[in-house]
Amino acid sequence: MIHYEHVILFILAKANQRVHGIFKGHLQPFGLTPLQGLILHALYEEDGLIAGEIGRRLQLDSATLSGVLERMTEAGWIAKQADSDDRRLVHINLTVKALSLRDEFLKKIEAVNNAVMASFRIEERLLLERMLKDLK
Amino acid sequence: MIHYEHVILFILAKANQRVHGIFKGHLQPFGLTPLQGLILHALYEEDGLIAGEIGRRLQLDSATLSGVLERMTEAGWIAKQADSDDRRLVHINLTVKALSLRDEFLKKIEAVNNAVMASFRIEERLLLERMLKDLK
DNA sequence: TACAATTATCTAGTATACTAACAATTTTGG
DNA sequence: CCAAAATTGTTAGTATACTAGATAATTGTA
Repeated sequence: MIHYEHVILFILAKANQRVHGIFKGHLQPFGLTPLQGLILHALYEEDGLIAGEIGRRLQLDSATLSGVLERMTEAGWIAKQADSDDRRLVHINLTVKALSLRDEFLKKIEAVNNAVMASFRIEERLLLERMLKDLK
Repeated sequence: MIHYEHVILFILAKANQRVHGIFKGHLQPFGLTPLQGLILHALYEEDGLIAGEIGRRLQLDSATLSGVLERMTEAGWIAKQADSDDRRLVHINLTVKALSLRDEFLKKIEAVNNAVMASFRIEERLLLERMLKDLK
């Protein structure tokens, strides 16, 4: 019979736990949680996204997103603005605070990512990425 | 600058989300959550473990473990028993219900694991396991 | 136009996971 | 021997993540 240490559920959950914890530690000085960091990252790539579009790109449940966006608004990273044509839509805009920390944030993310992936060469990193996407 | 799609935090979290969801679906008929399944799995390998030892083996926080063990007790999978020598210790014993479902459970876990890993050969599975353990 | 179907977002409730603080017990060191 | 330290486990509070369902706005159709 298979041992729990070799069940992908376990292996993956623990790897995720570790990596999440590492990013958590490095994002704490910004006052950001890892998920908030990812949302910020997506908005740095394209400001003013609709809430639902952020959810699609980051594969986030709408229920999860609501709470995170609310906390990021309170923390002064983003501001919500209703769309003038379709008032169901909520645009998420970066604040001046967020824009001023853009370079520092992106540099930090890249550094942490490199640290976590330090033991792998470029080809191995791509292989890992491909394998993780093939899990389903 | 790095894109969020290539940040290991994102890739790993989404792979974990998918695999967690798959196991969740297949364990639902048992009335088990994925984490409860892992704890049960560990107890099938060694019954009567101390709560703290389960936490060490599964790398679980004691706070997380307390709640899960309480729910598993309520659901009739386990029973707690204080150690007679050291009353701080709590032994976790499997119930008759748990023992009677052992084979069915383990067979299901192995099948789901194989399904999730279906696109990989044995060497690739070992490689993925090694890479995930090297993330730190 | 009226009304049903669709879409976008949010709320409520449950389950991990963490930090911090606490209670109970046992061990240790003077 | 006994006070301080260490260990085990629990509780409280916060942040994802899911399901289910509610709400509000828009679109499609008869």
